[in-house]
Amino acid sequence: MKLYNTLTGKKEEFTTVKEGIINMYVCGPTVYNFFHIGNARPFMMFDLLRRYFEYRGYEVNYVQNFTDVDDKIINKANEENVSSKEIGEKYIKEYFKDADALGINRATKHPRVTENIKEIIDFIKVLIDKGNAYAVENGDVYFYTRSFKGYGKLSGQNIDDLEAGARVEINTNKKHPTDFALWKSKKEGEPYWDSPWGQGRPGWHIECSVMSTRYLSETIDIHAGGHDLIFPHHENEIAQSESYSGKPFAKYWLHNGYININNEKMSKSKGNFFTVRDILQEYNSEVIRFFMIGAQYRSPVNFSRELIEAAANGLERLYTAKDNLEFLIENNNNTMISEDENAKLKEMNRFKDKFIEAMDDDFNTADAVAVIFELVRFINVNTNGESSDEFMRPALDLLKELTGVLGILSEEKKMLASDIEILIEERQQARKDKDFKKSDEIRDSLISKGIKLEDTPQGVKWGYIK
RNA sequence: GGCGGCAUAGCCAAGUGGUAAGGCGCAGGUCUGCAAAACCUUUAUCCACCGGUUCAAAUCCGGUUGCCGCCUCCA
Repeated sequence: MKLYNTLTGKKEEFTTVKEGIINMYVCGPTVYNFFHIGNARPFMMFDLLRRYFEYRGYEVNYVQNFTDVDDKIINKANEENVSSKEIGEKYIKEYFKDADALGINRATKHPRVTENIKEIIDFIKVLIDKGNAYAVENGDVYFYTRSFKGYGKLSGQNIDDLEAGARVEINTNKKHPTDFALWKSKKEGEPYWDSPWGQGRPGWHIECSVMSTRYLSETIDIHAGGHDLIFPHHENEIAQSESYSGKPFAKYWLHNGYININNEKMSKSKGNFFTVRDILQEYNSEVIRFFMIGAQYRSPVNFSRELIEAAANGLERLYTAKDNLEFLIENNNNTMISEDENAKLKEMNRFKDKFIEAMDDDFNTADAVAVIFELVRFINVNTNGESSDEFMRPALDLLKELTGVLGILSEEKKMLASDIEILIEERQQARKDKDFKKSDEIRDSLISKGIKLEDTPQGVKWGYIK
């Protein structure tokens, strides 16, 4: 398997630190609001990558944190006149509600900053002892970026250029403009904890270094997150962690592209965002998933109603193929597999090979989806009322297997209500009697109830209108 | 100013040296009582532009243009 590694700027052959085990850390949300579709991309795509690893037989330890101490949370808490703790608790619950609805699996561990204060303080102590960090008079502690000679290796930034281009006002407490806070001294109206440097709270970057080390290991296999986290967040994590342990922090750095609105980054600060909560009011979660996997995770994608509609139509084609095949199997009475079918069955294996080849190439879900469409055409062309059970069942299994890896086509048909079954029978009688006016009326009335009918050589097939 | 990314049909999107996958949409056809679904056919002589390397380039090199992102909280 090959993965594009931001650290080297190349697609690299993927190898794990420990045989068969993958330690993977994904930067999670700051919990002060509902998350938007752009935030959802890394959560969904990296969860999918995890599932694919599992499909390929790896054991995956997957950690995704919650940042529950932060300026934005504090502001929100002050606005609403509640504690930051309450805000954090609330939006962690809301996160799970949306993530569950999107079919994103729970991580192995979802640690919170507030559960790691002691560990953070201990980590900072080590950095100070090693000369990589320093405390200043007011109780702030900064990381000394000059002390880490690899600083800039992830983002390709040069520390001197950064200094020259620094847009922030020079903080006179800091030795160097790129130095960043590990610990922030207490301010009025903010949550705080006791520390050797006085009361205060952790800075943003330190949490991921600490939790990654605590819940996974000093050198992890994969660290992932949005493209915008490369600098400074991930650069700073590397500086902290590698100074701390003297070992490489993460072997592979994966960054997803943005979801844009009219080619511009969707972001909370710009206000051009759609929350997952709102989109789910209108579209099925698998439609959103299908939209996401339609592009390779690193490429930027636009989000719009037209594109979601197109995704919904494409997904519909896959569901129809599955429904049709299940219908044929249910109404099948041919158990003898033919010679031709035997040959076709062998031919069918190539779809699985192609699927894996696509996914192994830097997790190319767009190509993998194309393979599924090819499989669907193959199934549509090669199955009919004469097909045997022994041919159709493996075909259905393969379709379910591949779509299952991507988390789509998981919805099963429900049973029909008996009054509707009666209507369908009445319509069949009307058709026999050539009373097409009546049969069309019944069909129309069912459509208004969200049920569509198809007349096939094997009898009437029904389905829900998306 | 520093660093980085992108540009493929009406739309979305694969494709990193061998002559343009797949999907949505559109049109025509087969099937059907009519539909629906499915299938068949059609939809890029060409991959932003210019130049170069090569027997051969969307793919490599140089340049130009346009768009986007990071350098400040941000997936």
